[in-house]
Amino acid sequence: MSTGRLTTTSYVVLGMVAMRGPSTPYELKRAVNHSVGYFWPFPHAQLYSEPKRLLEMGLLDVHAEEEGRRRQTYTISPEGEVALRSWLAEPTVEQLQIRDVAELKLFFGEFARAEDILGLARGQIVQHQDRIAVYEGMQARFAERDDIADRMVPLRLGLELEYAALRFWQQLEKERS
Amino acid sequence: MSTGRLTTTSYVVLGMVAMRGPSTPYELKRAVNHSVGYFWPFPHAQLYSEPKRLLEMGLLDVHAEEEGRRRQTYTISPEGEVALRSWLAEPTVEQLQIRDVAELKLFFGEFARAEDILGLARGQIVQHQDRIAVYEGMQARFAERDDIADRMVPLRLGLELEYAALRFWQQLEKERS
DNA sequence: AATCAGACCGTATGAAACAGACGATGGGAT
DNA sequence: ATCCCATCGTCTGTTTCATACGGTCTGATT
Repeated sequence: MSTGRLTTTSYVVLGMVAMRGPSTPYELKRAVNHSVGYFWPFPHAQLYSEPKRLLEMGLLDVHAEEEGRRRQTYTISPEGEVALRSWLAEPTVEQLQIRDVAELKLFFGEFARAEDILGLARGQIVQHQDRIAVYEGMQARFAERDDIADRMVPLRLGLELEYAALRFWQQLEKERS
Repeated sequence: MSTGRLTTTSYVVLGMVAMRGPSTPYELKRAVNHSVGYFWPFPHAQLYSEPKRLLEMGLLDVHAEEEGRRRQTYTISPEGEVALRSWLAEPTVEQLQIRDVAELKLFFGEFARAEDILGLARGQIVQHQDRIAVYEGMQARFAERDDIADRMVPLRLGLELEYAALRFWQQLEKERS
């Protein structure tokens, strides 16, 4: 029970544990990959440090394995559920945030050669296609699972944004060639 | 002339100074707002510290004002131009990165009430509409300026992504109500 | 002229995020 | 037994981050 601010990453951990039930950091790491990690990326080391913090704040409980690897299994505490729910309920003020060095390079486009821009576009197209494939795979895999339909919603948004980006780069390539 | 890694933010500063010519941190701050800051956000304090680093590396030059506020005017050095150009030319490996707490909350949707989700959607719609208005304003303002057409390219991408996000939230609201 | 409010501009600070190397553990195959 | 490779966890120094704070200027009012 100590002080400390809850960051968005804190809520990711909290939410993940709430959603999955008892989890070890490594399990969280696997669960985060190819899902929530796509629209809230952070280094995996934080899945070991952050639960410790949340534990001190009384938002998570631990159960440590006795044998083998030292392994902490976390569960959400009642206080943790309250914190999570109130965060979910409060209005979101943060804007969608995009970071893309490809766009940056384009911004300084007058310093780049046309062929460099073209190369850029081709690379981006491949990357977006890859990600779309992953997204669509997930979508297809869970298509009939009505019980997790809500969790598929953000995936749909991610997918829409990927499509938009892909179309953009393809269009750009067409214009320039 | 010291060591140190160049981060993406370094290149933003470098690129901005190259593009604008002699600039003070505050001018950079204003220039970054509502433009490059939309797809590479960072705190303004870095516009004071980063140029110092770049100066030590010999990529920028300074000219300090003698009177009034202590104010540093930076220009790009020949070495800086080389660094910038070579960065622009090298292939981009970084993925487009999205961070959106609204999406996050949706992901943990089963813990939220339907009306909260609806409220979320409405809030997001307003925010995206605002940003679209800003983008479109910029676009309109510079529509006839062929000389900076390249710099408008990333703006177009930003706009496309905003449209996609807006459509998504509107669709979601329709489904849920 | 003196005061004052509010914008403008720059700095400081501690906490959090970051990348990624490193170390330790497990469990088969030979 | 041993070796290899995937699995799992920790550690490190640096960078980023948000935000509070302190100065500085302008110009309107008295």
